[in-house]
Amino acid sequence: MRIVFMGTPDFAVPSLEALIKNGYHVVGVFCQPDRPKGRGHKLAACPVKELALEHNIPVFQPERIKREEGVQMLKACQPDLCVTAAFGQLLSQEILDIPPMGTINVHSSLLPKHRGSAPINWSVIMGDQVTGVTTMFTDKGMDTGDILLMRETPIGAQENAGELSDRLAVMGAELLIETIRALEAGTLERIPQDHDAATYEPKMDKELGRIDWTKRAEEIDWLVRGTTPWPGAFTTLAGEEGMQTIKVFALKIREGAPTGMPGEVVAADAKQGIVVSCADHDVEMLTIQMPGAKRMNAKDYLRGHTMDTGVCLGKA
RNA sequence: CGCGGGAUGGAGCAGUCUGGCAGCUCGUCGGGCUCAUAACCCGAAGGUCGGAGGUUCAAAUCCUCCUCCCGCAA
Repeated sequence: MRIVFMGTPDFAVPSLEALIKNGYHVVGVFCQPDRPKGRGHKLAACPVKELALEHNIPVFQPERIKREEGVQMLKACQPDLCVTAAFGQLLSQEILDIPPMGTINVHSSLLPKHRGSAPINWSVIMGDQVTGVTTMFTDKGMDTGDILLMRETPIGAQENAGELSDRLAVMGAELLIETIRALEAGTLERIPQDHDAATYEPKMDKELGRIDWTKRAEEIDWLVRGTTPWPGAFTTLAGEEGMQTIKVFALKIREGAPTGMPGEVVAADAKQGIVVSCADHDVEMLTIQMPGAKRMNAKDYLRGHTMDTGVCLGKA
């Protein structure tokens, strides 16, 4: 069976690895074109491309797979089956019609919940207790195809989106292999999605990480964990040298009622850490990052810096 | 060549402009005080100042190159 794999970021890597390790014949890998990335705007290969090159699998990076160029590339691979995992491009019906066995997608949520490109982030941000991975036959819509297999996992109380993504990527890879085996055995059932129960959320955006201190501590914690490590949660601090952005990577909710106004810094010293009030509790910022500095414990930051108490975060 | 900040005992920083004893807040170890303590007092250990070269009587500090980290932007 000739398989073409389509995926781009870290999440897709275990799936491609699993196909290779289980002896499936991956005849081609499609991923997003190299983009100028990072400091210096150097062109960087995505994780999937790097893995494919290690295994001498041909890599295709069409700007738009839907265009003639991409269609020709895929046809030339003569795939029996296509597998996608966080590819980053929508597939057209013309593309979907190429592999005779169809196109299977690994999606990192329990469909039909959290359709869209950032299901892992959103499941944490919305405070879900349980999430999981789903394999499905891809159709023309956005994560609307028939469900094949599904596996659940609880979201840890301290777990952030990055950690959850790593776990789901491995689970997704295992589920993908199960799905293909069932497909080969002819035991696979297609379960249409309940479209009325579907939810869809947009892709991650930097502004989404802005902390609203008038919200409840729990909601703020979800936001912090759901946006870590990217795009990251942040708040702002008005200082003499203008507005500083403080990125927040981990919070601890304190017992009891808030001791200040929402956003107010009620304590900032090396003993207590940086403590901020929100709607229903005080929260301690455990891990922060100031502009130009590296990520560090808030208490460590305060050994070499000072922060005034009484100031209000997030205010212009 | 996108713009910018940074690297100094274990942690976080000051010192660099204007070259001249390695400093601060902590941590660690030892001792003391205390009913007790994450509190307080006394003492100690711990540094190739990111790397290489250069200038100088003298370099963390000035010049050149290199490595690594981070913010913006993507």
